[in-house]
Amino acid sequence: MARRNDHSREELVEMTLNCVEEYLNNQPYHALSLRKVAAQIGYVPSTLVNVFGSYNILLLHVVARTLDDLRHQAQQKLTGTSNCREALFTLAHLYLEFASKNPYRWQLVFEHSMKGDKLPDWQSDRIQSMTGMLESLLKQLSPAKSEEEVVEASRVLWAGVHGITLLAVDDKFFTSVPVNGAELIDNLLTGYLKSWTDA
Amino acid sequence: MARRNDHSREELVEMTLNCVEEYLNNQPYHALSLRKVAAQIGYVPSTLVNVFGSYNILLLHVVARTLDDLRHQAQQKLTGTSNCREALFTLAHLYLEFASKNPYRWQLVFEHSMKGDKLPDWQSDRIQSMTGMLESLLKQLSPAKSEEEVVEASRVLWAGVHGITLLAVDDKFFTSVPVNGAELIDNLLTGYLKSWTDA
DNA sequence: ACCTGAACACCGTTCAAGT
DNA sequence: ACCTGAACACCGTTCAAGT
Repeated sequence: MARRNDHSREELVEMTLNCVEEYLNNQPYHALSLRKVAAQIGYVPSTLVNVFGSYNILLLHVVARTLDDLRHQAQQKLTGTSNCREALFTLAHLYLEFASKNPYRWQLVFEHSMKGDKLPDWQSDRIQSMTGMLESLLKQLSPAKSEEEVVEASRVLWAGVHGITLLAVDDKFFTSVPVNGAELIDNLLTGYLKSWTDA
Repeated sequence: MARRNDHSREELVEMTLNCVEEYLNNQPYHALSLRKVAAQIGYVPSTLVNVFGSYNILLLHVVARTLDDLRHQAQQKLTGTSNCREALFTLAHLYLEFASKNPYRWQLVFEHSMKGDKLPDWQSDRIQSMTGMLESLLKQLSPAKSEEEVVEASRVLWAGVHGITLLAVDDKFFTSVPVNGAELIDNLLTGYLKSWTDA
């Protein structure tokens, strides 16, 4: 059993989060437990509670890193793109692709719940920065629209892409033939954006 | 402790499902457990395992009843509606309303997972019958479209409405101002259907 | 002061022992 | 034959006892 001086607090955090992320590459988070993580990194459960506050907060940090990862990929993909419409499609497809490649980390993001406790600011800020990206693209696409219209459209699109992603990744369409999520996304964006830019 | 002759198997099933549904009126399903349900109806956990097969299958029956409930409400609302477009709006709003009124039963429907086991036929049939309703309405709205186009559009719309519902009910938009889900649904349907009927 | 082993109050499932 | 009490192998959290 590792002792206090073996690793600094920062090292412990890093080891833990890496361990969970690695685990989530192969197993859903339902199958994970605080005790398993602790055992994996050679510590005792109470150590992790001591470091993170609770198992739930530990998971919230994993969620945060996942969102950082996605945002980072989004920013990389968008640099150099000047066509707004194209950027929206790219973004939506990245969303689906990211979720498909990391299904278990993704499920954690949206099934994790604060169970009544308030979401920490450092987490809501992360989400704001992502929806902001979407709003700014829509605004550029139709500069005449009001702020309110932009916000509403961005929510509709996000929810739509999110819904397609969720149902495709979790296979909740319950269809016999597998669903082509990318095609559905193109269909949604094409259809919705047509009336967005026309009006 | 109740004994075998106190209730028939059918009565046990009924008592159990009613008990869970009542519980889900006030508490999320994460807070529920097989042991609590058993205690509530005056039986021992192993009795319920014996009756249902497992806790997970017990929950699947609750999911089934929730879907039946929703379909029943949908059929009631749609009788007498001859306008397809209106029917689609009605259906979408019912979806949101149902989820808002029964958030915990709703969460159970979409967070419940078979964990690798195949979904029983009696469950996939239930879902087919609901998506079928949507497809038939879209078909009537644009009879010239191919079967494939109808299926695709119905999936896009379902995913969109589902996404809005999920994010609104779970409050996952993470906005300071509360989201008006009904408005977003109108926005989505209006925008998407415009290009669906125009083309 | 800081960390953690052991205890606590749970959980779903199993299956031998009872009727 | 059918049902279930008791046991099993877990779970997250607490906190007194140790360093």
